[in-house]
Amino acid sequence: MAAEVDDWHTRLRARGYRLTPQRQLVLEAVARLGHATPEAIVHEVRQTASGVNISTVYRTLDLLEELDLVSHAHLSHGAPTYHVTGVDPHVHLVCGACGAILEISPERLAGIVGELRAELGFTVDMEHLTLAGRCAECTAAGRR
Amino acid sequence: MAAEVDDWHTRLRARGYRLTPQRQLVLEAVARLGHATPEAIVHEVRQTASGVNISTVYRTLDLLEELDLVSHAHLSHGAPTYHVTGVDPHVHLVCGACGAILEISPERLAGIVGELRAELGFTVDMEHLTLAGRCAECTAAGRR
DNA sequence: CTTGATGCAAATATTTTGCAGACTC
DNA sequence: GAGTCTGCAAAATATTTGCATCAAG
Repeated sequence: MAAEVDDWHTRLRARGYRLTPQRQLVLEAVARLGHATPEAIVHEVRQTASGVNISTVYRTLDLLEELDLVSHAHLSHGAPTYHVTGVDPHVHLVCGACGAILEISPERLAGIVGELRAELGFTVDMEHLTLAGRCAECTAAGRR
Repeated sequence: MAAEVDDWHTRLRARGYRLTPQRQLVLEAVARLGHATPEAIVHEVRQTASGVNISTVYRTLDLLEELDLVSHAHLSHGAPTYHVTGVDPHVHLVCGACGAILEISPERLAGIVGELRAELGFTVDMEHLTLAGRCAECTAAGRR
């Protein structure tokens, strides 16, 4: 863990960026929350540092994403949710009728993902992937 | 085609909804444009009927989606794009670096989609599906 | 004529930006 | 000290809603 921390501090500086309390807090909040919207993240961060502004959170999430430390996915129609890249990777199945969220292993998509890379050179971003649809219950109930 | 038209007019009325010029124009605009944002749709509709309001377009798209006449997908971070359901079905591959959009046949995902239905009862909405990632060129160039 | 639909304006929700002062290195 | 970051306020973007009026059936 210490090595990883050093690593991102180093990469940050290597690009001319600075290490600030806000950046550390945002990354920690994302790690702690698992999946969270910018709104939820700023709320979590404010538990520790009440003055942090939402615009700083947006700017920081962009930065952390650029450094590949966090990724985002669109689980609902509203705000995106951010998560730490590479930790417990999974693909989301979101039910558009009841909002239920299931998770599956990215490996289940390895076949098609590999084909697309081999044939088209296209690399699918698994961290970003969300499959919308209907869960078993809502399918059975005929919900739309 | 005539039969299809009758069909949606009938289904509309069966639910207590009314057939209005705006609703017909929006559906025609979506069909004509292929993929379009609400903004682009209202622009297209106004070529014929200049007074149509954007809020009517939003309300109409929701309605047409409820009737399964149109679907939407999120190709970029901004506004969603609407298309006519079932016409030339395809899945989008969107490059997050350069914005390129490729299309593949939904059948290429038939395997995993079938598994998810069989095992979890989850029905993937192929019309909504977008695979984000990096196109061949951007992957080669190491773009993020 | 009854009730749903539309246009308009205002309210929401989300994200971005300009800028002066604060802080990292 | 130089130059990056942050907080704040305002702007920009995307979507929704209340309501008076209009129009489909």
